[in-house]
Amino acid sequence: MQGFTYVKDVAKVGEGGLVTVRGWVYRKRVTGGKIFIVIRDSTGIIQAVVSKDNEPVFKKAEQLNIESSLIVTGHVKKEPRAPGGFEIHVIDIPWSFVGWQFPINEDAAKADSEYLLDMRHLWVRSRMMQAVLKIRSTVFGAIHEWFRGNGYYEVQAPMFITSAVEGGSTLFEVNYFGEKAYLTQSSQFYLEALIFSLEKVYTIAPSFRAEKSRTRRHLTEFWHAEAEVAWAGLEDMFTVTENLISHIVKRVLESNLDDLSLLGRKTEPLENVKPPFPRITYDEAINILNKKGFNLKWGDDIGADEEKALTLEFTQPIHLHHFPENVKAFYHRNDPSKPSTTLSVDVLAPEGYGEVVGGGERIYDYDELISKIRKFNLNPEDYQWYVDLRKYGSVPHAGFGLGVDRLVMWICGLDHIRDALPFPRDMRRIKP
RNA sequence: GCCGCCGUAGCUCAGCCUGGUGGAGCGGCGGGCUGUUAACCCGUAGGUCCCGGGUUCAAGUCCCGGCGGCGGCGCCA
Repeated sequence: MQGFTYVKDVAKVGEGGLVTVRGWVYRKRVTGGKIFIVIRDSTGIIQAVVSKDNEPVFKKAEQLNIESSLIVTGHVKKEPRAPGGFEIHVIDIPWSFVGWQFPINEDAAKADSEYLLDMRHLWVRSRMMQAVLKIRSTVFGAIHEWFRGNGYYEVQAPMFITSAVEGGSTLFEVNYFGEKAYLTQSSQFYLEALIFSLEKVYTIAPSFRAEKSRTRRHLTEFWHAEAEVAWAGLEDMFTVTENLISHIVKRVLESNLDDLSLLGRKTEPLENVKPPFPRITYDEAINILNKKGFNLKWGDDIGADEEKALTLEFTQPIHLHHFPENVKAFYHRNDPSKPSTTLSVDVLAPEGYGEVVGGGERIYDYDELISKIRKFNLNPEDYQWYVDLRKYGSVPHAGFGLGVDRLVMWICGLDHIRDALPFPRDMRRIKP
């Protein structure tokens, strides 16, 4: 479309310029002889002024309500009283669509209520959601950019699967033409198959988990950025994840300062994010936490409270590695020099946000994998093709999964993961 | 699976403890105002007080049961 100006560009047109802007009514204030309409588009907000002297247009403007759509033509005026310093003196409203009464008002918006989740199809228009969605877009773009810039191939794995990656109890069952199938919990196993073809692969896809989790960090459908690398080990995962995350944060700081500011997000914690990240072993973490008053025994998992306390000790994301065998899934390779631990790593986001990445070395030896599966009381037959990979030219390899929604949540400084994506799915919500 | 909380106008909530004519703000509608900033001022409409039962002269309020919803833990990304 030609001849239209985005709101953010109106100021650039400058005093006296003629512009036509398309958008929606964000605020409307009527003061007798003048109507002030704050117009919102995808780029920002600007005030338009309609004077009563312009009778037919004034009548049209009177009809508009919140979130009505409109096109206005007018002259740009420098005006210190207007938000943003510029406003549009309206000559004409060549098109408008008067909406029904918009069901979201300031009270509801302030309350951060369940109502806003019911109204999510409309609430995505809010400036807060706009800011988050723009940052999210930067994040996804930066992930692709980093992987492609570092020699990875993007691959796609199926969403319909028949065997579990994580625990079987968290699978969503689907009726697949009369056969039992499930929605995937992770693309990891397929990525492991693909490294024998492409060596370095990544994917960004949804993962589904039927966890009955009612927390601010869990979704039943989340966006998972996963990578798998042949000939790689734990050390490589440290550098890959810290470089990837640093790159994403850098891109957001370059592209989304206005959005971060609108969200009230302080940028200092993000500016600290540079490789290398501190590396803490599980054993060290237990010591640090017990000194802080926790009472953890070796072999205990590090829970939400512990994770939070640990991240508050650092200003950077941290690498937490060498978890005990029993707290990590069967496919993690045990450390030959300390077999009770695994060559595993989690990345914990700072400021109490906690785990955003889980990964490490995978078992590449056939017999080792079979015995580990049995040790976890699982049936090797359920993992037939995954085990099969270890028969034909197996190689040491490592990989990880990044919870993109969790990363966005932390970067945006949000209280709840469901605000990190437009249409969240959790245990109790599948609409809108 | 475990712990805690809530249900009153379109929205956000007060009223419940200590039973006695259902309220406020925002939003809607009508009117006023020629520089508003979540505009303001005046007026006005709007209710299955979640449902059922009980106690009582009288229940939004007290008791019992049910339904619906929310927050957190565990698990994980």
